[in-house]
Amino acid sequence: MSEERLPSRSENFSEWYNQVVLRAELADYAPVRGCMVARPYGWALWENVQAALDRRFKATGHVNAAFPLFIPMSFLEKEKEHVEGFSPELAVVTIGGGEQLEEPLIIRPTSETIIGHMYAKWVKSYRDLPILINLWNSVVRWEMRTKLFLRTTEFYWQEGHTAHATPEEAQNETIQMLNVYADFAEAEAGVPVVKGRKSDSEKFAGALRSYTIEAMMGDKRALQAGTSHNLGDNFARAFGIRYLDRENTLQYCWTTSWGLSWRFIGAIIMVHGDDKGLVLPPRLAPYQVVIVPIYKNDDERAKVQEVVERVRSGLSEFRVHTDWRDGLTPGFKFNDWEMRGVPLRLEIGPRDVAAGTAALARRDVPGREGKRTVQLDRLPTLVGETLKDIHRSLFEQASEFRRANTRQPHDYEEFKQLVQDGWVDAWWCGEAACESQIKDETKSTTRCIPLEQPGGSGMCIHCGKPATERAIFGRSY
RNA sequence: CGGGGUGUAGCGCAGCUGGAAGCGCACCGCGUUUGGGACGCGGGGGUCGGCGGUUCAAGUCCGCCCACCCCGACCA
Repeated sequence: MSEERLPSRSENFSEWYNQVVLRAELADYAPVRGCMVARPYGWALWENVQAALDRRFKATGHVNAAFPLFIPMSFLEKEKEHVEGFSPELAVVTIGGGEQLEEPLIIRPTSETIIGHMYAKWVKSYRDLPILINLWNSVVRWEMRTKLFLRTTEFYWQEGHTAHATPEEAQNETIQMLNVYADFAEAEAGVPVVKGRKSDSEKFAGALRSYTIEAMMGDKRALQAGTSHNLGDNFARAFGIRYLDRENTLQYCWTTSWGLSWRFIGAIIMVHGDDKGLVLPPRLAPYQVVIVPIYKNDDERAKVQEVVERVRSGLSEFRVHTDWRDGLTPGFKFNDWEMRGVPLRLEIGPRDVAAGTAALARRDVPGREGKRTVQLDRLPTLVGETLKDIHRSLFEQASEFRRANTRQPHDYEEFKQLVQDGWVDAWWCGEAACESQIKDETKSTTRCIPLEQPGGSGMCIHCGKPATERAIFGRSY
């Protein structure tokens, strides 16, 4: 609960973020380095993220399964780039049941290797393909610097793992799931994203190609909000995932993996939140409507309660919560629910009981400005319409913010300046050395090479070499 | 891992030159309140991060260790 004002987003964005997470009771620091507890309100939000994604996974033919938390160390070592990428951040178990283990077990930082082992066992024939499995689990990566939701030592996510007969199928799957993520982000969370390909230095350890959805946060930094990887035949060769094709020839499979973590909750907070706290997108909000009853005595309370119950039953298709907490003033509750980002608030007191009305306040228009008096019988349709309108408005605001802060510099001098405070969209040669120089000089990196390209060609913004693609550059989380 | 900072009640902090552990908020009880962050009275709550040292006496001085936070190099 909040007793003081939040730091404003403009004065200290990072501290504003931490305070919103804590005060909205989404999460709290755990007594383990870099780890956090997802509190019920935060977990409810994650469950809604899960449900929205899971629906889409099922609709595209995927099924869920569970794989072990532990992975033999030797598995990781089978794919060269993979082990190089992950070994600095592994948690390793060396003792079990009081005995030194013969082979250390790592706690999964991701499951490609153990998936590879099992798929090799399961796939014999082209008839076994494709395999389309998704895992809802948590993984551990020993990060240097952590931040609630955005980068925690253990994090919850989903990881999809598929195996296909042809490289074309694998590529189609990779793009299909990127599209699923983008659709989820925009249609459910109201978070506009750019779909793009990662540069070689930013791609997943062991992948042929990585794709990402990138979102702009309220401080104009970029957040990788979901990734989809075409793993080529790298893991199939490392683990021997092979099948007999129709001509009875042994072939390697082509695999993909794709993941989205609770980091996405961080994106929701940083894209929509304001100086009063969290602003949740209606389709994912744990509570879409909160009712604050107002009364001075038992008699009033009884009358108000009767109306509240009637209103509730009329709103049964929405997620509604009534705040009956005793000993708190309505004013306190208004601020409290604004902190927690509930899209719509209904205030029902004696005056409303007499007049057959309620006060309806929308969160995306904070304070008294977003409040109006409405007739009770209009509520069911009005609530539905207003929630839709809030979603549309949040998405539009975020899109406009991103548009206004994505610039196209004419030369590298301008680039260096612009990239400090927003995204830059520029021709880029695609070479790693060039990218790394830009990073050293500006602290910004290529976020992605957008799938949507204008066509034509130009000169690399940094080195001046011929370039056929434009890239998004920015500072990132 | 480098730089900086902080560890005293659940949270935020004060505690001077070493001499009986405090304040605000939160929490509990009672009463008055309640349409934008209420108030009064009463109450509970502490291995002062840990270990060692100096001293008649350590929250305070010294040493070592640990944890966490912030800023940089890796990442979803």
